[in-house]
Amino acid sequence: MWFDIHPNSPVSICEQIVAQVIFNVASGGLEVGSLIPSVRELGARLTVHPNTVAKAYQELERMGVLTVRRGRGMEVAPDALKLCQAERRNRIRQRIREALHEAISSGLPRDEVRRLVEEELANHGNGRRRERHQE
Amino acid sequence: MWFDIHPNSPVSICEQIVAQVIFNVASGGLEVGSLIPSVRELGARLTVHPNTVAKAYQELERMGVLTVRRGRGMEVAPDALKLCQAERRNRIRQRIREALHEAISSGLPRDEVRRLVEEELANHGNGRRRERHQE
Amino acid sequence: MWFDIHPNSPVSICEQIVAQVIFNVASGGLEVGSLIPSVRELGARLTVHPNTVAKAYQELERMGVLTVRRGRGMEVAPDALKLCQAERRNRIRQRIREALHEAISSGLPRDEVRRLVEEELANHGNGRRRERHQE
Amino acid sequence: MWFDIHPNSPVSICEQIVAQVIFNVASGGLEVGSLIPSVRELGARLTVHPNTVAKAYQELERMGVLTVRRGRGMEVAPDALKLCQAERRNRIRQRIREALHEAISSGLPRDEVRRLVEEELANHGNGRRRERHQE
DNA sequence: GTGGTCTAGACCACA
DNA sequence: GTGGTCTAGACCACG
Repeated sequence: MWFDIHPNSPVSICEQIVAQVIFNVASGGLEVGSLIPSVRELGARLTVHPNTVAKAYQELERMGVLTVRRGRGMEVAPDALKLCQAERRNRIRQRIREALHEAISSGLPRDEVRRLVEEELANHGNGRRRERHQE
Repeated sequence: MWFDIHPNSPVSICEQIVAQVIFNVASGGLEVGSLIPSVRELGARLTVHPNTVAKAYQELERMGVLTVRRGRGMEVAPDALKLCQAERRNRIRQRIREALHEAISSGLPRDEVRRLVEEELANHGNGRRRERHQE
Repeated sequence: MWFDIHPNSPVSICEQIVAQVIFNVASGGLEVGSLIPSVRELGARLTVHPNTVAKAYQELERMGVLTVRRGRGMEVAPDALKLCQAERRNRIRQRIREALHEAISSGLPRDEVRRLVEEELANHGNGRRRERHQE
Repeated sequence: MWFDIHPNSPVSICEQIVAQVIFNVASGGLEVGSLIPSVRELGARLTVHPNTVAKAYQELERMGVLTVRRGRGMEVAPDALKLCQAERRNRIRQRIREALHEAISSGLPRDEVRRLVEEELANHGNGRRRERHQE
């Protein structure tokens, strides 16, 4: 399980936690049925307020990704893998769609947009960053 | 000059106005030296409070995109074209970079990411009309 | 008669005109009894809205610096010289007082303040700028 | 931490707050890393609307003087001390420069200007308590 | 008419 | 509790 939190990002810490849990489940870093860290533990690890973690967990429970195991904590729900893979795909697609839409509607020439995309795609391909999970 | 405001977007109305003025200047829809709509007029057109427009205009003035013509209004600054084209490029690149970074670091296989990009790039090129960001 | 207007100064154009007329009278650049330029003429010369000039003239009339000569325009009032010399002195003193007060109350060490004052006084002394009027 | 707000000054309340925070940081009255009063608290203390304080804080954040601690408040940024000392110096110098420039270009004899400066400098040094800017 | 500022009060997300 | 944003409406100086 792996987290990368940016406290000053425009996207809230809560949302970042939600997304990263989904991504971790989708990529197998968090297995179905496994207990996830407690609110306090994760809060301490990320130096984030426990309430914020709790809120993220609630959201994930609402989505069906997590389920409460009374007295033990929360675990990844039985059908979370499928769910998270779909959700991950949707989120990524949505983000890409928005970025490209903004790019095109900004008036930037279409081939310029494609060039930027290729550049960034190349940057992310050549070891600029090593990911921890592979599907 | 063309505006497309999404009141329920996570990005604030004020920031949307800022971005769209920049894009309009960059693409020539707003010419250097021309007066831009008054805060009241644009507010009415976008059904947004004039104060919100004023805040956006002030940010644009700080950036050097607009200059005040006391008692007359605000106009596009002399060197705004260059400025806005650079700014537009940076913003678009940043958005694309973030989307791709998130995509890759989510664990989604690299070729899957590329496939999504190609799909969306194609959609935005041919026929398919504008997407709503989110509403 | 000599004017130096800064359109983007925080102090309004109107106030700048008022001050500069006072300074011109005080230093003899504008003689008692002489007609001053018309609102339209000065407005054109300074590329300033005639209304702005008119407002400044009204203020000066209220102060007793200018008097209306019906059908001919406005002229420098009989006792304007004394008035303007006193007013100039007060304004300058006030400005200096405010600047020094701000400097001291900002917590900047007193000798540091004096050093800054000496520096600027020296700069203004050594031909950095040639003034047009001498009393 | 010490504030002195003049509601009827020509310089806006917001700008006064900005300047005084800078001065407080520069003189050590506000320490790096410490939380500053919340917008509501400072607003109440200065009998100013919280929005006005918030606007000042945002400007300070843009300058790099303050940083947001999400959900907790705002604190003095790590490198704010250096920043504010430089900024204070620049502001004071600028004010002094402007006052002296106006004095000289008003046609007031140079030694008269110096006399006024010496007078005020003496006043601010010995005994005489704080002047009201203008009210 | 223009922008600039302020007050007032509301709602939101975050901790 | 914190700041961020928005609406609403007021007043001001300027042109």
